[in-house]
Amino acid sequence: MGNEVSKAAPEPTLRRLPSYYRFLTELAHEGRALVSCTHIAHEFGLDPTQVRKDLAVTGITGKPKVGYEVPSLIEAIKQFLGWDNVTEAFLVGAGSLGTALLGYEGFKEHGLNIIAAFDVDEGKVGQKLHGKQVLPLSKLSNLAQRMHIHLGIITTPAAAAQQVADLMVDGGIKAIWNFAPASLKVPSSVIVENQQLASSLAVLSSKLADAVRREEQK
Amino acid sequence: MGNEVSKAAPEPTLRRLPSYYRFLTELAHEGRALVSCTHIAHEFGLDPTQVRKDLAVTGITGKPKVGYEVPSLIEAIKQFLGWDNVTEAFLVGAGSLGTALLGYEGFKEHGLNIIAAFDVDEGKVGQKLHGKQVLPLSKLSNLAQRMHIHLGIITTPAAAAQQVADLMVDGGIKAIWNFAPASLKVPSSVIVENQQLASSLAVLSSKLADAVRREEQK
DNA sequence: ATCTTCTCGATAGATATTTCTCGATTGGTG
DNA sequence: CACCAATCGAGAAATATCTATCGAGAAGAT
Repeated sequence: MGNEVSKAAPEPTLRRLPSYYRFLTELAHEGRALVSCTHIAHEFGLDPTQVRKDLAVTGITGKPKVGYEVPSLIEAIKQFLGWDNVTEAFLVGAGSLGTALLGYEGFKEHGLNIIAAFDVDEGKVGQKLHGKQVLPLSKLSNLAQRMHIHLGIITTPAAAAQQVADLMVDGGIKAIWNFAPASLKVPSSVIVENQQLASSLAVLSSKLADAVRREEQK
Repeated sequence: MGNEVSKAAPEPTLRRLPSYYRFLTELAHEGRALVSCTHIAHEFGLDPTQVRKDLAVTGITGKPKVGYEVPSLIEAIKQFLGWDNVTEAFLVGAGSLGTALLGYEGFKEHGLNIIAAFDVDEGKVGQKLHGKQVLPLSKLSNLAQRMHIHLGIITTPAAAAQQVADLMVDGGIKAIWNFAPASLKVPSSVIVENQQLASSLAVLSSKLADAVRREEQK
């Protein structure tokens, strides 16, 4: 039917781009103007062709023998990931993880601005955490709607996560970044990205267990 | 040459197993004795065959028409991921993220026990965070060696991460769970699992940007 | 000026992962 | 008991992702 505006990039590529981005900003600080795929690939232990393909999704193009212009690449990635204009977000769950996220300066660099936190705990409501107001959860939907907030971050215990997600959906939130170990049920129009610590840990545990096993066999 | 003892499972499978595990423990609490792949798949929006293959890596087998025994599955996943016996870990970087991890009760369930934290900040050293001692970074290598700690967790700022990784390697640590936005250089024998917030955010940002773009087109 | 080397971009090939298809097994139903 | 529906397990097919190959262009060396 309609003509594809921009086909989605493979998810593995999306996951690698931020690392390139960080590395490129470091290079820029060091004053480097050009960089080759080979160089980037070496930094991350990847195949140069892989890196070339990843960068290609941003539309940027390099020159043989010299490579890519660092500043152009940085801009291209930024724009591709939508980090060039700020997304405002609400965070729910002002526990230790929530507080850590509220205080993380790096998000600015990624176009993310958490503008307020919400919690059910009366003791936390009214406080300021890292300069951000903690509001009562009951106000979430209403405020999200009025302020046109599109992104919600859930850092509550698992038991509360679904209820919070429901409130977010009511408030018109379009995407949820979920740190709670729970699988959220939301309408299909709502995007959910789960940040599961346990998944990462599983990969590590499994590799470590393998390594130990191999060690013992020797 | 040698006969493969247990071929490694695909990484995507490893990443899904913890979710199944959590869901299964919930089912167990509700008193369910049996579960089918179809049921699990539906919970996570996956293909039933996918789930079946994932579960197959643990060696467990189900019965037609009835499905799998919930308790056996739980045990099998636990064992497969190495969550059945405790791994002791050191954490470096007693900032807000580090503190959050120190206080996370869920790790017990995953066979992870963070036994101490380290920091360079004199103000933090000597404190107890969630019942865990904060020690000076200078003691890391020595203690890791003496206590045979195999897992290190890095929650420092990016600038300090490489230096900490080096100390961990010196201390004989075999696996590093890295939360700092930095790519660590370690000997190939050392396992590194990067928990990059930015990667997850990139996937989300990109999907959200797409959704907004599609919205605007309508 | 020509050669060499590095690197890009495109295409093809290889590998990994997901999805589909099929026959077999089990439990329930008429 | 014969049939039906649900489910498993195994293998085939489809898709996605990664790696290798090749020709061409650009910079520097001889």
